[in-house]
Parts: sequence; C-alpha cells; structure tokens
Amino acid sequence: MEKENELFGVKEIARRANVSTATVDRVLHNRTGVSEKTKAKINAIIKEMDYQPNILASRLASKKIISLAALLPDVSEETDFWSAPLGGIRRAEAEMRQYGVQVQVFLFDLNNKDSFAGQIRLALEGGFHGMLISPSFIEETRKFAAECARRKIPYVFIDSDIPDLHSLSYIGPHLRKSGYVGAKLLTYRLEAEKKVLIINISKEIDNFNYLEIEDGFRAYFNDNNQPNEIVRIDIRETDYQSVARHLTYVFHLNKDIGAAFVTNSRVHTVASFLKNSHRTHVSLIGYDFVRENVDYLENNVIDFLICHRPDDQGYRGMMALYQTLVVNAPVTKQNYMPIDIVTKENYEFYQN
Amino acid sequence: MEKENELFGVKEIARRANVSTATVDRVLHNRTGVSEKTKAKINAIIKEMDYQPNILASRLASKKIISLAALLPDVSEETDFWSAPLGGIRRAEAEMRQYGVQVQVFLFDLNNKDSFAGQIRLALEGGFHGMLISPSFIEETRKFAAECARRKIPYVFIDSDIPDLHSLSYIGPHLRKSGYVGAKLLTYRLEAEKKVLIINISKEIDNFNYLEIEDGFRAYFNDNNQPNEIVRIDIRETDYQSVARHLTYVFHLNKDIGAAFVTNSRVHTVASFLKNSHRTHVSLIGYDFVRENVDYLENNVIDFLICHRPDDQGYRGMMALYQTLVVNAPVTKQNYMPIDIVTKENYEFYQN
DNA sequence: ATGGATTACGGGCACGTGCCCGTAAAGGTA
DNA sequence: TACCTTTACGGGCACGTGCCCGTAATCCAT
Repeated sequence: MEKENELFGVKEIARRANVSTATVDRVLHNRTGVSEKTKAKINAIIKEMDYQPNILASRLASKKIISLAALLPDVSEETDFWSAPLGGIRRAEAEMRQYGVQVQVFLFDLNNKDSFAGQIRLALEGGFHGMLISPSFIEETRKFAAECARRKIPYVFIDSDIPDLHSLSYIGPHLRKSGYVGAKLLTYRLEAEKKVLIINISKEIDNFNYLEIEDGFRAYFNDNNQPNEIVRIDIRETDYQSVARHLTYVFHLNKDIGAAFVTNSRVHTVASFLKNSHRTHVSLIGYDFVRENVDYLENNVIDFLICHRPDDQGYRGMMALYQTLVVNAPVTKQNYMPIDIVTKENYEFYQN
Repeated sequence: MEKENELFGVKEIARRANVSTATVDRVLHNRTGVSEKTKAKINAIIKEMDYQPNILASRLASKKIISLAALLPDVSEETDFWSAPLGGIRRAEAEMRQYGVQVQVFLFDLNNKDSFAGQIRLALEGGFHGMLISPSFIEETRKFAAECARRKIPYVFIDSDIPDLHSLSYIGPHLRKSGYVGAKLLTYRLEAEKKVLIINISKEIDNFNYLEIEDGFRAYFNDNNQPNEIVRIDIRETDYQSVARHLTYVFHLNKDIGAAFVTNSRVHTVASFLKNSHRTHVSLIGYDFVRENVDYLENNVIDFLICHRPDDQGYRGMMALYQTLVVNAPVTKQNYMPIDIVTKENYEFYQN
C-alpha cells in the first residue's frame, strides 16, 4: 500500500525548532527545564502542524500502568441487573488491557449503606487514576466526589446522576423522559375510564430515581390531557408475599385498574402476582432486561420493558475515563442513553 | 502502580526455546526458514504460555498500512438514510487510523446498477485488504463475492444479507422479525373491523428486503389470529405526486383502513399524504430515523419508526474487518441488530 | 576569579515486534 | 578437497515516544 499520510512526530518538531526530541517531550508533558522562549517556539510549531501523538508508541514506551476502579452494586438475589454494566466494564477492560490499562471492580451491597462507604474507602486507598461509580447513596457519593476532586481524580457516574457534582461524565438515562415514555406506552391502548397504577417496590426511602420517573410519567398525563385516574403505591418489602399482599389490597380497593407501571426492574414480582391472581388483562410495563422480566414478556404478562442499555453504560463509562487519561481527548459531560422499548417480538435481538 | 501482569513476549519465548527472536518471529508468521523440529518446539511454548502478541508494538514496527474499502449507496435526494452508516464508518476510521489503518469509501447510485458495478470494479482494483459492502444488487454482489474469495479478501455485508455467500460477517437487521415487530405495534390498539394497508414504495423490482419484511408482517397476523384484512400496494414511483395518486385510489376503494405500514424509509411521503388528506387518525408505521420521518413523528402523523442502528452497522462492519486483519480475532458471522422502536417520546435520545 | 548551585538542553536507551541482512552449517557436485 | 547452493538461524536496526542521565551554559555568592 502507498504511504499516503505520513504523520510527523516529535522528531520533526525537534528538527523544525532546532532542538532535541527530549526538549519537545518536556514541552509536550509540560515539565520544567525549558526556557520560555523555546517553549513558545515549540508550542507554535505543535499548534501549526496540529501534532497528534502516536498513542501506540506512547503506551509502548511508557511503562506506567494506568489503573481504573469501578464501584457497582453486587448482583443481588433479587435481580441480576448489575451484571450487565459489569459485562460492559469487562468488555472495555479487555479492549484497554493491551494499552496498559488495568481495571479493578469494587462491589457493594445495594441494601447496605455502610458497604457502599466501605468500598469507596477501599477504592480511594487504591490510588487509581480514574473512577467509575454508580452513585447509589447520595450523601456518601458527595463525600466521594469531594475526595476525588481534592486528589484530582476524574470520576464518572453511570445509571443515575447527581447533576451538581463535577463528574467527568454522566452516562445513563434521562429518568424523567423515561417515565414519560412509559406513560405513552401504557396509555396507548388504554380505555379512558380505566385507572392506572404506579407501583414502587424498593427498600430505599430516599429514592431519587423513582421520583424522577414518576414525575415524568405524570407529566405525560398532564401534557396529553389523559383522562385516567392514577393510583400509586409504595411497597417497602421486596419479597413476593409482601408485594402480593399490598397489591391484593390495592386491586380490592380499585376494581377498574387497566394498567400498571412499575418504576424499576422488580416488575417481574408484579407480573407473578397478576398471573397468579388471573389479572393478565391488566397492561404491565416496567424496567430492565433481566431474565425474569423477559420470561413474563414472553408469556404476554408484561407488555413492554423499558431499558437504558446498562451494558453499554458500563462500557462507555470506562471508555470515557480511557479517553481522558490515555488519549487525552475531551468527553461529553451529559450522555443520555437511548430509552429502548423491548417487547415480546424484538427482545431476542436486544443488546443490553 | 504495581506491575502486576507482566506479559511475556517473543523474547521470553526465544529464551525458553534457546533460539533468537527472529526465529520465533518466523514461526509466528509462518514464514520459511525454520526446521520442523524447532518450529514444533516453539509452537509448543507459544501454546503453553498462551502468547498474545502486543498489537501496539506490532502495528508500530510494521510500516505496512492496512487499507479497507467501504461500498455504500450515496445519499440521495429522496433520503439521507445512508449518511448514518457512513458516519459509523468514519467513526471507526478515526479510531483505527492511529493503528495504521486507512479507509476509502466508494459511493454508488442506488437507482443505477451500472454505478454499483463500476464502484465494485474500482474498489477491487484498489488492492484493499478488506471490504465492507451494502449488497444492493444481488447478481453484481455475487460476482463481487466470487472475486473477493478468489483473492482471499474478507468482506462484510451490512444492512441486508445474502446468506449463501461466505461473507466474513453480516451486520444488519433480521428483516422478517422486523416486519413482525411492525405488525405488533400496528395492531396493538387497532380495532378488529379495520383494514391494514401495506405500502411498498420503491423503484427496484426485485426487492428482497421488502419481501422479507412483508412476510414477517403477515406472519404476525397468522400467529396471533389477527382478524384485520390486509390490503397491499406497490408504488414504483417515489415522488409525492405519484404516491398521492396511488394512495388516493386505495383509500377510495377501502373506506375502513385503520393503519398503514410502509416497508422502508419513504414513510414520510405517506405521512405527508395522510396529513394533506386529513387522515391522520390512521396509524402509521415505517422505517428509519431520518429527519423527514422524525418531523412527522413529532407531529403525531407517524406513530412509530422502526430502526436498525445504521450508524452502528457501519461502525461494527469496519470493526469486524479490523478484528480479522489487525487483531486476528474471530468474528461472529451473523450479527443481527436490535429492532429499535422510536416514538415521539424517546426519539431525542435515539442513537442511530 | 573561583566554586557551587541552578537552568536548559542533548544523547541515548528502552518498550515489543517486524524484517533485512549476514553467516555458519549442511548438503551437493566436480 | 575445493567450490557452490540451500537451509537454518542470529544480529541488529527501525517504528515513535518516554524518560533517565550527563553536561554545557548561566547565575550568584564569596
């Protein structure tokens, strides 16, 4: 093949500036030991020829390994949702390893704030160059962010955001819009006189995610003058018995519920209840491409699942760190994931 | 950081085999000049320590540029659909350039078979190491594939497949399933006595894609005992006037059409007709995230768009070639894209 | 003016692989 | 045995960058 685009390197810069490559290198990494005059001259040349360092050579020559940490909830007995982001992180790791990047994963218990704080402490002790975190507990995350800022360690959020913190990037859903989409799908064929049930199943009291989703959901009803009455229920226990008990009560009080919206991946528990109580005529929508949910999608109990590509979130999160730390390229701060609609008919091709 | 995983290279192999790195290199690239005995010994060591060559060093040391060709339809006046795959290809190119890979794009006229053949000829003359092609014309593509096979050049198909050819990989939709999804969405809130209209707008006679989609569409009706009558129409001219004329006639003959399904991205032309003739109560579904379609989605004329991530198709197609030619890693042959559902509510986050 | 500290810069090796070139050993022919 | 060809292998440079180390030049205090 023809050598078409012969890219120039430090040697060419050095030649044009009448200095050695070492001096150019000092300027590139803005280290000390260069007079202001030559520094300016070299910088001018770099700018003029739009010098792009050869990452291959750079990573090859530098022996220092870049290490990244990822803090995620462990896969719980209730849902394997978090295995998807982990998969994406592993995928990114495999891709980056040969470029001298190492990844370490810290898993915490989603039902245990202390575990979250503990893993944060461990990760901060590790002296990593960049961090990815799912900010499950807000106050602890604030402390974490403050410490990262102090040490000048870039960090990215995935899955949910804390907008006023200075993360390198947020990669996850626009929750409000996601609830909005849920409302559209739920009402698409719903009769006007039917009621709509919003179900939140979560042990966490201060669930920011949930509030955003419900807010978006209700916004759709407002924006479109949707006539249906909305009933809501919070269920603080996640086991089937508790959920069934609460739902039995709600369905007893409201005879004409035509559709239900579950604000997280525990929609399969509701599906199980609807199936067992012979209420599969109720439209059901919930979140996340996890096996239990897909099973009920397959059996027509769940109508739609909404997903935000958790695998991709993990992958992109790590790649954002790679971009900053290795390639030294800018990264977009807000990175909203698509709001995917999964049905019985298209789930087999869905890429989580 | 600690040097944790010290990977071994050719030097280590050479040391263990009591040969020079040059000999190991000869074995690795199975070149001549090595006795069977030492070859076997070296291969054993390579296998034993699961040697992974350092791609950085490899690409840095080898000056030979790998060049790839991409053959796509040009962006036409009717639709800018093909700008999306092109974008993905450019994205891949930017990522691969620093690893010594070059990409050249050949654009042909989708309405002109000769142009297709001509660009194929040009590309084959270029002496590329790998090819990506949208197999728009079947017979010409067969010749192309045969020639590639003769020269041992790997090629990938995107957007539509010719399954019996030995492409390195197919990256695109499962068209039958895609039509199936369309039928689901179209009938989701359709009343039983309403008719359904399938519209194919295309100058091409032998449109394989279209047949697959319609087949899947009808399969859904069969599988679910959907009572609605299906009416179909082929329109061979793509301009608005012709389409409007045909549609006026069809709607005149069939008073009770409740939903229309357009098998390609020209759904915006139908949308325009429905709007102009005050028939926006008709549910409308079609293909592809192009600007005109999104406008009608925004205005509630189009209910759903089905998309297959054309940008990603281009990106992945190029990456499949990169994987084979540079990384020397295996690639999956069938690579069905997700069947994405785009609505007014989620389109702003869609990533083409 | 002399010595020591500081500044500003160049030389050159290393990273792991590709590959050219040189050469000892083996084999063949007269 | 002398000479030539073929086979089998090693030496060593190159790729572009990072970075250690050495040193000439300058500055400052005595």
